[in-house]
Amino acid sequence: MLEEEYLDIAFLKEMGFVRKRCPLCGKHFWTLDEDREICGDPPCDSYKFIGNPIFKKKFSLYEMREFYLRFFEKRGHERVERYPVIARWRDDIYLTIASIADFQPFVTSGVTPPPANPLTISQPCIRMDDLDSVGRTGRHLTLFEMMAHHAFNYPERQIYWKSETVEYCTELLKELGVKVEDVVYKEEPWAGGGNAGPCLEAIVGGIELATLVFMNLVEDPSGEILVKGSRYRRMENYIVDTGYGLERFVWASKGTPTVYDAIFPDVISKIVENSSVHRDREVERIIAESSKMAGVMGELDGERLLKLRVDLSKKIGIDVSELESILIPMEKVYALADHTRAILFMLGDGLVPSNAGAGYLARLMIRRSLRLSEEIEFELDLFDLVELHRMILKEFEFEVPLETIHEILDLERKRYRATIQRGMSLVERRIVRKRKIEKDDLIEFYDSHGIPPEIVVKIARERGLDVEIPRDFYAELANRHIRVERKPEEKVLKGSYPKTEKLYYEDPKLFKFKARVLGVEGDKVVLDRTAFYPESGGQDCDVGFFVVNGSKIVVLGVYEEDGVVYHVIEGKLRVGDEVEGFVDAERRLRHMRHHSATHLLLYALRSIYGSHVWQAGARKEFGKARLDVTHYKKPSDEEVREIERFVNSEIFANKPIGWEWIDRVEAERRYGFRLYQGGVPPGREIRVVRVGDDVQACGGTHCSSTGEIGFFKIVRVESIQDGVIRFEFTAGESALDYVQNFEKIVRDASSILRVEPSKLPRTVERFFEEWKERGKEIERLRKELAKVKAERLIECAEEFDSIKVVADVTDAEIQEMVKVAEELVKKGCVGILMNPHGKVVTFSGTNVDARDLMKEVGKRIKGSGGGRREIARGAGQMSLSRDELMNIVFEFLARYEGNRIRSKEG
RNA sequence: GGGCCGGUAGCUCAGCCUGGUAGAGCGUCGCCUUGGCAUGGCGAAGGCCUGGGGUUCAAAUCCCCACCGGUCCA
Repeated sequence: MLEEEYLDIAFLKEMGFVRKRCPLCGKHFWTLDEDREICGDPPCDSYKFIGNPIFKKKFSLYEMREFYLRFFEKRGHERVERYPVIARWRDDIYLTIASIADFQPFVTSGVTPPPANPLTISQPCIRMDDLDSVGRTGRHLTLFEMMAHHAFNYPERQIYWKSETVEYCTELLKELGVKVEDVVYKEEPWAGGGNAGPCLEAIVGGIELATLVFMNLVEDPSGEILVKGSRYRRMENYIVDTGYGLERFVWASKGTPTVYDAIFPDVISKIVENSSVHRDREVERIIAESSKMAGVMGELDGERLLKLRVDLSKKIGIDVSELESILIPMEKVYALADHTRAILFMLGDGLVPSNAGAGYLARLMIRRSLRLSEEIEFELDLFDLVELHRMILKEFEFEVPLETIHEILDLERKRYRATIQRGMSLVERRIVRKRKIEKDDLIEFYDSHGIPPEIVVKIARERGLDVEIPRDFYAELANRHIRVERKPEEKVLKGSYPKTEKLYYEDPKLFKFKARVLGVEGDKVVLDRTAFYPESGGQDCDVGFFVVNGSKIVVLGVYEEDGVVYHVIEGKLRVGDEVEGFVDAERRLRHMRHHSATHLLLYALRSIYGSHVWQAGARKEFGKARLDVTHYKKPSDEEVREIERFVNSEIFANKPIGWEWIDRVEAERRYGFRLYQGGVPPGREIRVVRVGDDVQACGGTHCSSTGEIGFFKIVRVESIQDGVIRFEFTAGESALDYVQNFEKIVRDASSILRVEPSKLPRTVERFFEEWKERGKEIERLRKELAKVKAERLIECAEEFDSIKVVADVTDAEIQEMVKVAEELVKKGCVGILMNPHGKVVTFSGTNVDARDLMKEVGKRIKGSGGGRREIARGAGQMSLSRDELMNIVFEFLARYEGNRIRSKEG
């Protein structure tokens, strides 16, 4: 279906490119070289450029990037600044994985115009998918820059399409000194992120330098075009989505053994110099060979890695284990250099490490790096490398300063150490108890306790246990994390309606309005316009009532779906009815105060702590509100007071609150992505709310000045997960309610104790101590009492075959009876104690089992019980007299005739 | 967002599977040994067994819920 898409590319025809079919992989490709038979793309061909650069000069990262961007600027493209590596404008991915990710979903779907058209950008991207290949293949990086030029074409306005794109690419390569005959364009359908389209890969010297995607399809289960197993249909707009790997370009220009040597040689040297890794010319030669061989392989999973090692050892003529002892340390050096660069971007762009969510990705990178450092005995801190990367990439701007990154890395190192420490003692205990470590143990240690299997094996070997890491360890692990499909949300409204006019946007203090009923679905009503605020942005919905023809209809809740607001009502309305709406003003005003206060709180936190603080969730209710933010440590009590002072001083300053609709491109240019604390709204224009000095894209209702918030009080601060702090707070009358309620609690408590509130803590502490003391005293007395009781009971004991038999009915707790029984056991007695509630204790200081005696009692009182040989407890539904109990014991003992009953009394 | 593990003395943990008396080591305190110290010996204090509900005659122990912590995966 996509096949013919490649046939109408004018540029290829004009230049005389011929379409051939690779006999090895069966794929089609275009070339000017008439003798060429194979496509040139690994695995069909191998790297030609190592030791033999394919460009006419060497480029640094900076030079190459500038060369590229200028090339496209000269050809009518506008340069666009890079986006953060954390994709905060998207809810489907955490990290920016491609330049086109910057423009999904709203630009690619046509809802929002692009920031420029056509544009060029060099976008740092992070891909964690093939983390295991990083360092090993010589070409994989977790962070790389995708240089790109994009053109967004619409039915009414075409910028350019396939032919121009291929022409640009060819020209660029030509300017870099590549002969056109050496360029191969391979056909390879592309799909990703809900879109698809034909694609040409530009291959030179055996390496894929660029991917030219012509995105013109969108995923649709009922579509007719099948790409890589999913169904697609044509889009109205069509997009040129290219990707040129900056690091690969630099590598190709230098021809070094690996891409790492090309892009951060200083970092590699620094690691090698401060670690136990050995590097010389011979090592470099082997790495170059490994890199070439890895070039023809895809990702290096277990099997393929083994094959690579075996093949390489044959070629070089040393055995595999020796080869590995040379290669593996250098691979770790490369990986560490790569990871610390990714860490710089992650933390620099404001990601806070966490045990859940996006932050986990940062922690994962940091922990891997710490582990690598240990393995190669790297003597410096990760931060030293991050700092070095920062110097190399000086042209970049980061939101978060190096000092904060330093602090975060220190904290993370401490946490990691603690985990490993905890883990090691756990492993040691397991070894002591089980004397072996199995696959399940290894998986549990890693999955539940974060201890890598390598460390477990090391400890086990030190203890003389031989443990192997099973080959399928990570596969097994993956099996235990079976993914759950997210089910699509169901639509509530069946009919289709025009978007509701939202009166609260323009006047948040409009509480009375007239409107017409457009639709009624059960208890849900759609109007043409409304002042009722639907539940959104974490703000609870309004309530109130409608008046229609003089009768009142209660509005219980208000919600929104695709721009259509619907009201849940108690009563009946008909389409066409004219209604008058009345919003519960007190409730709304509370929401508004809480909402404006939320903005101020976030502003305070970003001012005090820095730009790594991002909103991670928010909720505004009638009585309280809460804001979750990313931050790496829990604020101290003093810090919380400082935050309260900050917010309240913003309130006392009575700064204006206002909003305007701004073109989104303009808004982003002016304020940056910090606008999108609460998520990214769709549309060409966005509503920008200014609360004092804070600016955010927000659709909520606000006060008209900060003074209206009145008073702000933090109620609770907790860490809901590592790296995310939750602030619960109140504002305005809710804050007053809170303070008054608090005061009442203190007053009530102190009046019970009859002390002043200020004496409360000391008094409570004293009471608690005394209470515990009394408990102990009672315990002592009970013991004493039990002894006395036991003695008294022995005095009136009866004898069976010289064994003392005791029975008693007494109003005592079961614990007390047990204590007495303990004493009687010591004296070699047998018997039963019972209280009027049917609780029973049987005991035996002989070789007779008290539990058997309990069974006899149980039969008589419809009860049951059990315990130890000496003492059993139980209960039944009736109470017996002392004589009856005595009879039970005698009858019971009588059945033992033949077996001698011996007293155990010493 | 989901899975898994854990919460018992000041600290590190055992006990939980298989319900019936709450334990060890370290630390603290006291006494003994010593010229003094390190140490060694004897002894003591120290527990809402995270909270709530359920099952049971009986729950640290079994079940459910909540809270807190850890960890892996997205």
